[in-house]
Amino acid sequence: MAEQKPRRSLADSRAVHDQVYDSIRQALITGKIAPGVGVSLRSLAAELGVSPMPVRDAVRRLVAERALAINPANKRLSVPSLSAERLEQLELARQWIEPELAARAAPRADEALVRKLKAIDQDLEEALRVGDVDRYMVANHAFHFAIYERAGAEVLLAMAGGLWLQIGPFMRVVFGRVGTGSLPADRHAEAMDALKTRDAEGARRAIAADLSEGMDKMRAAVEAGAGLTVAPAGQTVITVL
Amino acid sequence: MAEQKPRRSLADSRAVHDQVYDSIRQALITGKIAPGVGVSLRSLAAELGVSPMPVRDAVRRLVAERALAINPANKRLSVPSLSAERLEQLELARQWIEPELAARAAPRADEALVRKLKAIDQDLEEALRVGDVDRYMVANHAFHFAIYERAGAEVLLAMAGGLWLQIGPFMRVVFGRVGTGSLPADRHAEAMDALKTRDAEGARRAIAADLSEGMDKMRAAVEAGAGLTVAPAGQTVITVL
DNA sequence: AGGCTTGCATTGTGATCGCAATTATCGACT
DNA sequence: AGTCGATAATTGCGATCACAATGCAAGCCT
Repeated sequence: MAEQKPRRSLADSRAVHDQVYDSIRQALITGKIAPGVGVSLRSLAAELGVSPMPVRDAVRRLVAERALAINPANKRLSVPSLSAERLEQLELARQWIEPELAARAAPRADEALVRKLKAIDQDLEEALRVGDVDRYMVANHAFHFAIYERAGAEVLLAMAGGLWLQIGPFMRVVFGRVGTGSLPADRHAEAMDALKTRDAEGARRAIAADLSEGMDKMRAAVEAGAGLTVAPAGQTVITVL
Repeated sequence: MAEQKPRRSLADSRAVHDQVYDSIRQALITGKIAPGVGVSLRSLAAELGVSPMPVRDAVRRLVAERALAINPANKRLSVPSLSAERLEQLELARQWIEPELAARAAPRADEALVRKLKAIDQDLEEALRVGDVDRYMVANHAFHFAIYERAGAEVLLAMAGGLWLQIGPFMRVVFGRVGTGSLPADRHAEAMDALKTRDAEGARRAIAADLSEGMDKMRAAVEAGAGLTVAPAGQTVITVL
């Protein structure tokens, strides 16, 4: 404790609640917060070293994006569990929106984007070799959204972001169990080739295939009974803000 | 003023921020808040007779759902304007998700649902005759979502709700200009027929056609230059909470 | 000794206060 | 009289306090 309180003088960078939001969001996407575990505003606030207020704001956003769920009786919030129905709908939505974004990004791709993707993909492969699931999750997210952002479709991009936010925790759990050996990375090469040649339909197919492979694994895991409240002694471990 | 403050004793019905959310949401869907006009937390709070705090919470949700926008420089919030790009993406998303929901609802339709739809549709026709745009907006929303809720697809339903929230203000503006004479209601009969016979593809087509007609009007209006900041002396006029 | 109740700690929610920044309004100066 | 600058008001953000409700656990009673 005994954190210095510099009165947060200048309205410098970004609002605190935004930083808190990003922290929790990143923790969810990379699966640092396990599904099913309950979190409290004050505990999160204490962990991040801020007052409960900006945490409240961030949590409101995340609840609105369905990345966090709030028990209507308890009012206590937790990471929602992923039922088979939810997974089916999320897969359907992803299969529609993400290939569409890739197809829209293809004509707008350039050398810099491909280089950036190449770098991310190499980091991803490295993570796979080492077996670093966290790093794989981050890199995979970065790869997909580096493409999607290029589509210049703000509304669709936001929808895709919301979908990732909802399945993120489970991707982590599933991939953490399956092991990093069988994770899909091969389709990324196809996607990069398609982008390089500005082949919209090729990019669409590559992303669709990439999604299918990943979601197949998740569906298998959920059907195997991983749907409910995994992660026993889940320490929250939010990244430091 | 001099509002009584009964200390909000019992944790009775729902939280205040939820009621505030519904008020603003309803105002947006029915177009009571015009796009482009700036609103402030404290003014909204004063109008609703609550403290700025629950309004903040409600606004956070709405911003997360992109029903409200917040100027990154000013930090001042307003109803986002609808650009041609935004409209195109919203239309695409609606055209994908809403027929899908209708198709899923069809096999689960029953007599009670059809009766309910019939009642809503009669109210809608009545509103058309009288020329009550507000009432038409409410009835139209009720009609569509009475169907969509039947699909039992929570994730997709939430996405559809978010989309309506984003175009709501503009539907109101556009339909308010076009007049209620040429509003699409005929497709509703097709939809009800399809639901009555549990014809999934028929329901899908009917909703798709209904959307097309409505969106055509909006696109025409936006291209005609209604995209930016309509409603001059827009009084906010939130429904009473 | 077991089931139930009472007490305390924790939680979410709302209100109020303080602060920095932006906006609006009005006065002064050329 | 028109434009610029300074003061006052408003705004969003964050912190702290207050309160009702819930969760948890120890203690009591039979």
